[in-house]
Amino acid sequence: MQRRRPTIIDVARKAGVSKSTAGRALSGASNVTDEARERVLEAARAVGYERNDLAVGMRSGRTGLLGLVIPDITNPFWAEVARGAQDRAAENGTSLLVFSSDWDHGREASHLRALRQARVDGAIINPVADSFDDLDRFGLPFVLIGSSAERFPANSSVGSDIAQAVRLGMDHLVSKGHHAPALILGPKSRIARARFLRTFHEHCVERDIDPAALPMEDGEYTVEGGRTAMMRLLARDRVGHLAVFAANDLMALGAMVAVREAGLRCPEDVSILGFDGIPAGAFSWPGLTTVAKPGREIGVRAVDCLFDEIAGRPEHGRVFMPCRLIERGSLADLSLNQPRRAASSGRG
Amino acid sequence: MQRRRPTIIDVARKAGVSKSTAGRALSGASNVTDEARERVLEAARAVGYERNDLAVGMRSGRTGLLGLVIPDITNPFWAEVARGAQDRAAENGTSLLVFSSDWDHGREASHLRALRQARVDGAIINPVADSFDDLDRFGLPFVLIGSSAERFPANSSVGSDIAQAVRLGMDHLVSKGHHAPALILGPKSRIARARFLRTFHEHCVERDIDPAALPMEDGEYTVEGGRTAMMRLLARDRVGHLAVFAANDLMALGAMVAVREAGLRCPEDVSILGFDGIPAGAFSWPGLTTVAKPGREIGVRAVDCLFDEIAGRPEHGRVFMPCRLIERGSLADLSLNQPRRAASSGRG
DNA sequence: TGAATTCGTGGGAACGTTACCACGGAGATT
DNA sequence: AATCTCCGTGGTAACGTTCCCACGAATTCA
Repeated sequence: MQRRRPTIIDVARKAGVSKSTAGRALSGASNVTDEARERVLEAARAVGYERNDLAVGMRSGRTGLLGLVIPDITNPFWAEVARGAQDRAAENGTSLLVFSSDWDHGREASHLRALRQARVDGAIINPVADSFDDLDRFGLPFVLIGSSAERFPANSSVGSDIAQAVRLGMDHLVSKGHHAPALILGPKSRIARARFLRTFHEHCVERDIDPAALPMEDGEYTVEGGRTAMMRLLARDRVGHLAVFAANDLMALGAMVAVREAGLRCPEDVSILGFDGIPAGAFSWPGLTTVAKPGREIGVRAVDCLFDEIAGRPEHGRVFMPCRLIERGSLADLSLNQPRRAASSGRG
Repeated sequence: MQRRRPTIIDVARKAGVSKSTAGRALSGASNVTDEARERVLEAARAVGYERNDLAVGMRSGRTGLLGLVIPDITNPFWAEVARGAQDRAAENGTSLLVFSSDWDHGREASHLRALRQARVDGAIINPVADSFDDLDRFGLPFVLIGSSAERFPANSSVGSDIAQAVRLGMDHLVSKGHHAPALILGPKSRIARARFLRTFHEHCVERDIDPAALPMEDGEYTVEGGRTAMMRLLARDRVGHLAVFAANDLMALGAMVAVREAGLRCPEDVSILGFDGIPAGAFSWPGLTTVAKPGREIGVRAVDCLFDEIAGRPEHGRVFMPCRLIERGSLADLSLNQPRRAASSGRG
């Protein structure tokens, strides 16, 4: 039923040339007569030839496959990254093997092994914290995404420009009259948290704000994590309007839920600033004002870097993509009022 | 620098057996002495052997690769499907090549070609409408996801049970006192729309509702599509509370935005029921009541079906996964009041 | 005009694995 | 005791492509 698929030999026979010439013509090499090339291409079309990537990979060592190992494709930010990477890969005739590690060491290790066995040309990886020994032994070209790049100075990495992002967020908070925002951060173990916090402190110092005096709560990078963190924040003593800078949009949305559950209103009583730029932030009420990471662009650039890495070209080093502020309405504008309590500023 | 990767021959030499025996031991064949197998496995561990999937695929015809072609990995529903598929694939030692077609014929065709060239064992596909000729010529085992299955009676397909989903939605609407809901549907060209509408009509007939009398608007399956459709609905003449059944959560969220922009309230003035179950629906205000498709399970089952299809086992035919209702608060409960106008029922 | 160079072409090897066949020895059957 | 069967093993071919080398013809150079 399923007839044997035509090979390059079938094409060569039909075109009346050797398989070497056929191969050269099909791979676009230069040293072939125009006439011969034309005949080969015509023959290939006639028999319905399609190159066997396995055989190519076998012989040439290039499979045209790239690996992508991210925490969870279900997270909108990572989906954007995957999308950007996939599009760029497709432009260059390569395909993407996608894996979700779920922040699990074992799973990540087994994904990396699968990538090696598939003989991918390289991989884009957001590693699970502390599992760097697996990466040390990876043995293939790779590009990192995210904050763990510091651990691999010899490798390219692409991430968002956290410093610029925090500046953007702080500037916006200050311009709206919020001079002492509280923080909702991720788990202590994560490198991203340390990075965010460090940059935040620097910006505080620049603005003569004492970071030690600011309220701060931890939580998982989830809606529930943000919700409980916000509950703890609300339970603290405070006066007047509360502004919160969350390290992640999901946490920000969870915080918004907590505000509502506490019988308070956002942004009238509590202002919330997120970080990521996930689409869901546009549908919350009020819309979530957030610092958006360019997920798709990160994916695109990561693939570019990976190609360079594979080709052995001078490494890009660390690439930081600029973030942008999306203003939607979860921040009250206190700059017009006395610094006592916000009125109904509503949608920004 | 990069030493040659050890092959099965290196393992065989180290273990003092032929490569045939080594191959049998490593692939878990039965006809090998326990002692020989032990020696081979030990040798493999010692030299750090990792099977070359390319060579395996070359010789055996099995690559351990599956393709997944969906409209857009960025859409949360499809991300769930991809996640389920990827997890199940990994359980069986296979990897997933992921492609987004963006509802574009050309892109889909080129993705299908890439899958053939990669010699994937099979593919899971949600085809772009009307591009069935590409699928006819695909030439590899595949399983369909979604509504276009009717066009391929010979192939397995996995989808959500639209009939059950619409029943669920209608039952809920009726139980809350909404006996004549308006509809927001997708573009006319889509098969999914026809399917939804047909089932909806059947349920109307069962309940002595005249479907022709119900307001109905079209739009793209996006937030903006839902928003404009809702604006058109609101512009129509109507009396009392308006209930809307949207064919897609993004449209439902867009409709919610339109309601707010019109100065009306949800659910007090307008009730909205969605369809998909995307996470963003949990963060809107009010939370979106919706009929949730089991995206992840669909992905899992699709992989199972695909394995059967590849193995040539009796086909599953069409698999319909049950949906479930998620009640969040975008529907007013009119059943307690007179059927005139809703009071403030708030969160259901 | 003879030698050197270039160019297009073809043949063979190689990539790493599994499928297939043949062989020898041990145990079972007649 | 002779034959048959089964099992473990090893050697070889094959999968489809690209790489390498060699060959002849055409072209260029001295």
